Amino acid sequence: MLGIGELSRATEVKVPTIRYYEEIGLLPAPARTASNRRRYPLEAVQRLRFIRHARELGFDIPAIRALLALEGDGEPPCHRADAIARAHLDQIDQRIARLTALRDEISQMLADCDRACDDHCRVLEVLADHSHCRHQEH
Amino acid sequence: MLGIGELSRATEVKVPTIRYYEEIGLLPAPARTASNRRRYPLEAVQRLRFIRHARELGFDIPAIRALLALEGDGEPPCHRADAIARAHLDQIDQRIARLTALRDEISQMLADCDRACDDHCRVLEVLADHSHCRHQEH
DNA sequence: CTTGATGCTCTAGTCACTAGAGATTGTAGC
DNA sequence: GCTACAATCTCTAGTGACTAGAGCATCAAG
Repeated sequence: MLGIGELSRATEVKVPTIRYYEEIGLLPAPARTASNRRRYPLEAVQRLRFIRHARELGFDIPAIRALLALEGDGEPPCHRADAIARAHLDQIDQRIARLTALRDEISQMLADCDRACDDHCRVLEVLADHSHCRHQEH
Repeated sequence: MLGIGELSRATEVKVPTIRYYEEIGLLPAPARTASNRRRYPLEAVQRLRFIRHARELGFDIPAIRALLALEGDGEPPCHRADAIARAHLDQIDQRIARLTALRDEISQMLADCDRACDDHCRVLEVLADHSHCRHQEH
């Protein structure tokens, strides 16, 4: 059995975050000692590591809830876990594409600025007028 | 002069967002009509477009505040604007690198899952154990 | 037996909005 | 002038995923 601080060190999840996960029902409320302190079984380490790792991978909490629900429901969970992860992958690809477009635009803006700096500031100008740039849609 | 709705349509910034920008001092409080409605001068369109575009590029509000402060302070603003944009570019590069690493990991996880699905679910396993994966650090 | 670390609950703050209530005002058609 | 109804006003509260802090109780070590 572990105290919340030990669990925190074992999983690298901060103590208030553990309590927060309990509050939103992501982590089951553990037993308490006579003095009202949380005592976690060893399995809590696994579950919390799972949550932490999924969060690091950018899964949001509803998605993690769905993944956790797949464990121990009898059916082979692979297909549904796969679908959740695949949807997440699509989102990440979109975010990378968007960020790459922004990167190019800002980098272009800075290059323009180097050439035009003496005259007038390109950075402010480009930011002021959307039509100066190559990126489309939010 | 424009009403808030017209300003909203001209800039594609939603009405409550315009009021929010006023509240946090990003957009100066405009004159009011006798019946207390906001009347914006035409310059507000420029300023709000600037803000919107910078937000789309991922600048946060303190950064935008800094950029706006550069306008009209007499000094050639290029160098400071350049520094702000350049720092921002670094951040974007880091975000792209992180997302790309996550993408690769999830994609690898899914590929493993395809091969091992009949035995046991790789997706859940990889998520449960950080050591299964290639990505390092948060 | 005291000290300092750890734990508890509770409230409020973060960021950049978004949503909604409930009231008033402006505009168009009749 | 009357009636809809769209636009606007202020105000409060909610979002996601925590984080920070107050103020108290309890535990382990010296």
